[in-house]
Amino acid sequence: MAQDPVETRFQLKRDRLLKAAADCFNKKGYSGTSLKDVADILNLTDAALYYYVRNKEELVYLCYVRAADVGREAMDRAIAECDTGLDTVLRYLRYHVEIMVGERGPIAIMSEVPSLRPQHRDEVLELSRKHSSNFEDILEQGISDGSIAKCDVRMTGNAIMGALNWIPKWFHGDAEMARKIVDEFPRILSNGLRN
Amino acid sequence: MAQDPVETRFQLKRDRLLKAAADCFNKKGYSGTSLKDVADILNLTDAALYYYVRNKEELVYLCYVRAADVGREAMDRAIAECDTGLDTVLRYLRYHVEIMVGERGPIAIMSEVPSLRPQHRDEVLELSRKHSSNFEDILEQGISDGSIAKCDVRMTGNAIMGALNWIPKWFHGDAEMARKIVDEFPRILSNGLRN
DNA sequence: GGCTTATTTTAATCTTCATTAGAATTATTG
DNA sequence: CAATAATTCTAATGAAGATTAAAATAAGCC
Repeated sequence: MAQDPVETRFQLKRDRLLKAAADCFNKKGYSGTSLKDVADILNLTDAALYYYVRNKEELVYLCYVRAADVGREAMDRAIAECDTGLDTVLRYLRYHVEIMVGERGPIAIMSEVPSLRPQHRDEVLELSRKHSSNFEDILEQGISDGSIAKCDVRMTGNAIMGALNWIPKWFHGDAEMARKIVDEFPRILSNGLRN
Repeated sequence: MAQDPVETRFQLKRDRLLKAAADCFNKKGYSGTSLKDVADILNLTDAALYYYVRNKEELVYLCYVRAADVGREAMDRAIAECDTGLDTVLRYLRYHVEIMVGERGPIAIMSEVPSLRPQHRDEVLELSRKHSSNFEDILEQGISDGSIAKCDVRMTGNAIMGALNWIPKWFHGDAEMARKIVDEFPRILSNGLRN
């Protein structure tokens, strides 16, 4: 039977590595996870990981780039499919949450950006800044088109992103809970608490 | 002039140590901050910190206990002063945010709970679990008294706590911004985005 | 001023992992 | 099957930084 070309097999394995690492970082904290912990999940020795990444710093960096990709992808899809600002926000949230709690997850919480090497740190920060900025643009658009109530888009963006970014802290792969998150998060943030 | 008793002077200095540590952890990440970094802020050597804490693990632990205290205090005050569930939630949020961005801050983000020693970890997790549970009770109460719309209190609690816990990630001591957070956060979470 | 306690420093030491080099194994391809 | 490339392992090495012990300084007290 035909095998995958070497190139993609490498990519696939590396992606599994990144997911294993993200899972460890989220569950055990950064300082609490050694390369051996990550390697154990993949049934490899710690040394074998160096075939896929240059060093631990790069492993973290790649986890964060992956996290940023996921966010961007969710946002792009939402923008392409929706008209009003509110709809876009809600669908973006839904997509982003779906990815985080689904097959593509877990996504690493960006807790250790400051300890990346300067070049990687700047790159990740730039991705993150751009994402926030895009999100604020959507909020602005919603205010313009009347779908979203007047608000400080900076603060609102920070609040919503915080709620989103915190999910991996308390969600650990329960399908029932995953459904609830996807259902409730957009609703809560759209309607607020008030009756 | 009369000096403070030794006991309290020690407490005060240790509290300054905890704040310095929290600041470092939030800004540089856990793995990115050495004891020397913390000591530098206090104009001490790293070794001197061992006069105040048994080791780095205990330093982190105490930061987290302090964070839990702050949350509990804000909640207790809110409960004592408010009638409806909604009012209690909003005032709690306000108090908690005020403390985080004010003199008592910064408060350490709980990113490294899993790497605490089992006893400390369990204790911190228990505090955190209890706080969440209390918050959910307030939400339930709000639903009962009609001030809060029906919702999944678990998810809603997680969402709001996430937004709150994430604040130290992006707020770094700007007074103008501090005011905005205190003003906007309760409003956003109370009314939602919808116009 | 001397005595005692509190605080901080200096100068090692010790540990934990990340990292590397090179050998061994497994897969792929002609 | 032979040859080459792709993966993984074993066994050191190394470095950062936490920790310790003992000495030095500073503060409070009789």
